[in-house]
Amino acid sequence: MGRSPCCDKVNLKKGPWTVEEDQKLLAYVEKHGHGSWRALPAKAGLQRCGKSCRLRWTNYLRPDIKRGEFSPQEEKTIIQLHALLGNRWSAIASHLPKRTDNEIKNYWNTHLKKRLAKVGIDPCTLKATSNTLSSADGRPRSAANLSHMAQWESARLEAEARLARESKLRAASGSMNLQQQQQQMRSSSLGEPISSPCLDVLRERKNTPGENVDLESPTSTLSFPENRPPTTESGTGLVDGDVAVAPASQQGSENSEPEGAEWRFSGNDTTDCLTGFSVEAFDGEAPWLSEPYASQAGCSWGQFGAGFTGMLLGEFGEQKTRDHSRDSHTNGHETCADEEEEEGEENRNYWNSILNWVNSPSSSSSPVSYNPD
DNA sequence: AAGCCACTCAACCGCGTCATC
DNA sequence: CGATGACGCGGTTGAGTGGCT
Repeated sequence: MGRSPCCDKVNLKKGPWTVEEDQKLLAYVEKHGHGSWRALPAKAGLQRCGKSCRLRWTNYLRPDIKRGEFSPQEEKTIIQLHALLGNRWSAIASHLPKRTDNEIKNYWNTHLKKRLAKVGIDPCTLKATSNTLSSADGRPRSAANLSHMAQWESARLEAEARLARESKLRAASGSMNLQQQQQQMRSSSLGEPISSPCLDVLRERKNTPGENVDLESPTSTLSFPENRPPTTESGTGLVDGDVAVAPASQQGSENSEPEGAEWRFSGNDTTDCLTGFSVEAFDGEAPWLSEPYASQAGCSWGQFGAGFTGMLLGEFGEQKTRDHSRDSHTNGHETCADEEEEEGEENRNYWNSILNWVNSPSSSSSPVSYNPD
């Protein structure tokens, strides 16, 4: 329905972007904002389709992108969120504010998935596919107990996005017409500072000491400094106004829970602000979208929403020092077998710790239990 | 030095969804 | 209310690159 003809049109360039094209796109977006992606290429003097421009911008040229190796914390975040959300890369990326969905997707497919498989974990279910892994208490691995968490988090993400849009609309309604408001929503959903110094991206790259500036690279591969100020406040990627939301069924999703159903938190972890919080059946507006419920839960409005994700991303036990699979081959005295065994052991410990966390009673005995009436 | 192979990741493709007419 | 346009998302592709023989 309504598919755009895109690059099938004649005279539209495809393939790697040149530096000149990057500069044109950056200059245009900095000056005018992207506006309609469809119309942008002509206005910016680019022989590209709008789709290609949008992709280049969102995945590469945006100034608020962090590039380079993923940190252990980021890896954990990806693994945990993937266990909950599956291949919803944009949702996962929303928790890693300086990473793009494309980058995360690539990293998962080329690194994390393989490493999981290598140590005997099914990347999709986080179940052990062999006896390579065992939990501390010997309980069988199961991803089933993630289902409620997944439902919960999924619904929360949807409501997050919706509320963000609505609040922006409300804030802007005084001074903008609808078209302008929508435009702003689109821009803000990309996290793009309209008036940001986009061209500095290229300049910074050029001026970075020690950077191998190869602007002639056929793919116009630019790397950006990693120390830009974050656009959101925490490592979770959650921002002020984060909220907890209803079960997916009550957000109008495809899930069909019985009406009047009740979600109840049953976790015992007192560090989690969701603990002991009970959401009763409701009519009309979802009550958990209102601040009193956050108060009832004994936490601030910001904490309230961030609680679950915070639990996901912040309460994880031991820190993995680093994935040594990429940098462990430095000791020439060790035999390959020794190295592999050591590496395998570290990997097993790493994944064991993740699975232990995922399946531990305090975290995964579902912060939300479902009581259909 | 040359050929082969595996890996990475930027970019493309096609579909779904939403807004507008 | 259906048709159309535009955008976003996830899956896939293929050029570039480095390691090995």
